[in-house]
Amino acid sequence: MSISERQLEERKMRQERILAGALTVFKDKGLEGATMDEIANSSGFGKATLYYYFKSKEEVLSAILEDGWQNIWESLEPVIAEQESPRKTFVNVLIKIAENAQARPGLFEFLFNVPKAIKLDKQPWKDYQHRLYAVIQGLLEDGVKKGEFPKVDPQLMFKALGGLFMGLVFMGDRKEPVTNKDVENLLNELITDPKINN
Amino acid sequence: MSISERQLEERKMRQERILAGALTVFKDKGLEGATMDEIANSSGFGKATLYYYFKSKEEVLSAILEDGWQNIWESLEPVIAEQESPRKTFVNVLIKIAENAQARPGLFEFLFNVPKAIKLDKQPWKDYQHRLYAVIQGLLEDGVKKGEFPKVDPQLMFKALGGLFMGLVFMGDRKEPVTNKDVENLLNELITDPKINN
DNA sequence: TTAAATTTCGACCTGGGATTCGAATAAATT
DNA sequence: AATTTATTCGAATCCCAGGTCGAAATTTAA
Repeated sequence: MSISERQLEERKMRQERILAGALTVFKDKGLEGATMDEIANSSGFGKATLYYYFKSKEEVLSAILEDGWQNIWESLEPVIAEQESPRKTFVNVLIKIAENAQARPGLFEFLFNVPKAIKLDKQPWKDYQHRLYAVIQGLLEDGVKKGEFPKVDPQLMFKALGGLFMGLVFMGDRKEPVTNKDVENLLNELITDPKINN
Repeated sequence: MSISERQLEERKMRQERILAGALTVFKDKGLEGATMDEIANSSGFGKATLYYYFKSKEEVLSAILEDGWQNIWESLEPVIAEQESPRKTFVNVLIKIAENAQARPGLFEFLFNVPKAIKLDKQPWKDYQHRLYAVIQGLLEDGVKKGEFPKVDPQLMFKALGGLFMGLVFMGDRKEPVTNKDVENLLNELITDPKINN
């Protein structure tokens, strides 16, 4: 007989513990500043044990990223599924992301920014990233078509709003996270809805 | 007699050559992925020579950043100096930055993003950065006061527009850089000017 | 032309951190 | 209880990339 269900679960929990510890160290010391010893300490295992669960330091990093993106995506799917107007859905997506960001502070900044700084061999999470971007892109296009957004090249709009949102969630030193209301207000005040603003 | 003027200039040129090579490698391989050997090759010197001109790898990085920020700042000063309306000045500042970004592709993304990823001992360029942010912050505050921007918490606005601009210039895979007209249009269409819009 | 100063660089050196080893402990299976 | 399997970890290895050395080449100064 092979490993039991419970064993598998426990294994996964240990892996998650390691990833949590690793994230802390990565955020604190930077990707290369972080040593496996520190990660070991911070997650409560011996260094060699890390290698029982992960093949390498890089694989630890990869696991954090893939895990994180998968979570984002899964939390987003229902929001995307419900059939609202593009603009409404767009706002909801942003709000949902903001929620995620609040729930696990620091993780999302990490997810969005880190990959740029480093070359990994395999980057399966990029798939989620692309999927997310494609959805947003699509919402913007539809929204512009339906006159819910100003008539701007959606490609440009995407870059602008993408940046805007990133700034909203990640920039500056504000301690308190951006609230859902913030996102909603800002978007409604800033990017006027042509329909409403006749 | 000590070193001649010409010698000093040549020295500086060599330093710049090294910095240019280093930037290439940094962008390509990441901060830690980049080795001094590669930088040496890419700039056409022997490794040891790098250490004749710079004390350490970190100092090379620092030099790139300080140099870059100083250039941005100096190109910005005249724009800031001329007394236009806050909104106008704001747009001009963005456009000027976009110009810079086009002139030396990749450098500016580097300047804005890299520092987050790493801890340096001395970061004199942060002074320029803060100054720039302070100016923008001020423009937004004045602009909101004068009714040239929607009435939104300037702090929030700052984050949003800061992000927006970053997104505009850096996000996505678009090959062609954002043009000045892009910036102007987008801003005018997106962030409605309350004065005009009624 | 000679001496001094500047610049260049290949060949080490070295420290630190990733990875591996092998043995010990704990848990599951018979 | 004995045996097999899963888990843990300290210590040892190994490798790489930053940094140094000292000698050579080149340029400037006399």
